[in-house]
Amino acid sequence: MTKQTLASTALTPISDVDGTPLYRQVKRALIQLIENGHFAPADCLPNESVIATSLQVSIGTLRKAVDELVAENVLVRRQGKGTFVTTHNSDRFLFQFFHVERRATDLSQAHEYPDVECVSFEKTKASEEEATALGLRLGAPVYRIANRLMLSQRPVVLDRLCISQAMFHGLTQAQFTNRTSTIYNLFQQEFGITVLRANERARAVPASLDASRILGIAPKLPVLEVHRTAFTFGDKPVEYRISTINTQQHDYVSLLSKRS
Amino acid sequence: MTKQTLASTALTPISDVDGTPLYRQVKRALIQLIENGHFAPADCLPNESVIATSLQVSIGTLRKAVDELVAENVLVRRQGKGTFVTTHNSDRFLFQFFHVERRATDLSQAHEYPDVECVSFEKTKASEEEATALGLRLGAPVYRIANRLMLSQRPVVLDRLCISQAMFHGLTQAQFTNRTSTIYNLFQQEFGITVLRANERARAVPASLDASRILGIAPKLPVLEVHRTAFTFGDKPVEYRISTINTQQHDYVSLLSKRS
DNA sequence: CCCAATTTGTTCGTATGTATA
DNA sequence: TTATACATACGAACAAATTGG
Repeated sequence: MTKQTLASTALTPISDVDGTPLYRQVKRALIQLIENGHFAPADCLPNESVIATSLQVSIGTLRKAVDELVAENVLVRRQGKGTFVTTHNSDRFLFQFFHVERRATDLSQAHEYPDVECVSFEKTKASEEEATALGLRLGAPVYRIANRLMLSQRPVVLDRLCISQAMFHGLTQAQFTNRTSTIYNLFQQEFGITVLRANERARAVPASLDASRILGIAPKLPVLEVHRTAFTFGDKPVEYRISTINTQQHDYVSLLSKRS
Repeated sequence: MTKQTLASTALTPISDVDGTPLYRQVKRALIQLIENGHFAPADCLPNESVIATSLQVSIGTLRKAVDELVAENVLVRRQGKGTFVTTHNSDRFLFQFFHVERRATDLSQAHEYPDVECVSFEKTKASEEEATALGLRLGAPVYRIANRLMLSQRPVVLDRLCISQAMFHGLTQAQFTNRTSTIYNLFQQEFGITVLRANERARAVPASLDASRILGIAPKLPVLEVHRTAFTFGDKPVEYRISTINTQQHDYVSLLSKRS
């Protein structure tokens, strides 16, 4: 098992300055360690008592900090094993954000995996809309990538995503085409960028000529358009994505569920 | 302030039987007390040490149970005041589920309040779709109610909702028309039914003749259709609602945010 | 198969801080 | 100011899951 030795970490005592609760300062410290690469995705953290004594806080305070990080999908706890930095190669994350599901009256095929096909890949300059979403200046260098997602051998979603060239320096179409896992896993594995949350806005629009051709549907057919901005630590925008979805046989499902 | 006296409650010691954690048994006990009406919405619970000693658990265990209930929107804590059963008349809840927002490039009018207008109100029998969603038998007696929501004086959303007559016995159109707060607040105030979570599925469709007339748009214009099932305690379905949204100037926003 | 070591999960209790009325 | 209630912080002991011998 991958264990983090205390020597290799930078677990120094918290310098309690301001009036913020101690457990939040601990949380910040842990986030810093992940951002700085002291802990990488999939790493196992030192055990709780080690971290607590290193940071010179009680174990209860440490646990409260870790509780919040678990709730925010930054860490994962496994009893008997340890506490790990979240990776995005799990099933869960593929469906965490938007989530296209077949309107299945028949079989309970809950999670169908899409086959992805890269339609286009270009280096270009950020449009007004893209620059605003990503917090870049107009015309900043970006990648603009289009993917087609197939469900049950039929095209259902067209993803057009935009990411900063500065943040994803050296990205190639081959990396995109040959990747074995999700896009966000690629971001994490190859660029150390962890997507933690996203904002989404959806609307119904008539399919553009372009989209209708790629999705194999009639032009002007009503399709769902989802605009997503994905964020990493510190609410820094990472990706702006427009998904065009053929909802004739599929639904866009939001996960407000929170089942008790 | 409304304070709950210990005498009026049914806080008896937890009977620890199975192997489930104590704090979850405490949570169940608290939910039971709310479901049974021992604590009503907006009530202030006895203070933590009173509950803890009554249930014969430590204060830490009680707090862990309450933590989860707060996370699930069942309780609200207010430092210095007390712990309260959630009410659904707050701003928050009006926008908790789906959430139509203006595509505002200009003003930051975050939350616009809709003016609601009851379009139709009828007692009828559940369709196949409605019966399935609500867990009723086909043809069970239901209310079918249509509302039109105006934003900035213009019709934007058509809500068609279906609820069981058995669950909402004696509901009148007047109650619906004259209510001062949200529909879920009405459910809670008049029928003691608290909506805790909802599932939603969205798709793009051409506007029906009916919908286009009510929303004042061209027939077959792409509109967003959101199918929602709302649940109360014990995952019991309460309401099935189809919202038809004119997304020419508004977006459907989902709240996966969880900002740190 | 069982045992022992390790790690998180649960439960307990106490003391002090902070917000509210 | 005072009393009350929740919020934070501490620490100890045991339970449960996991792993490796």
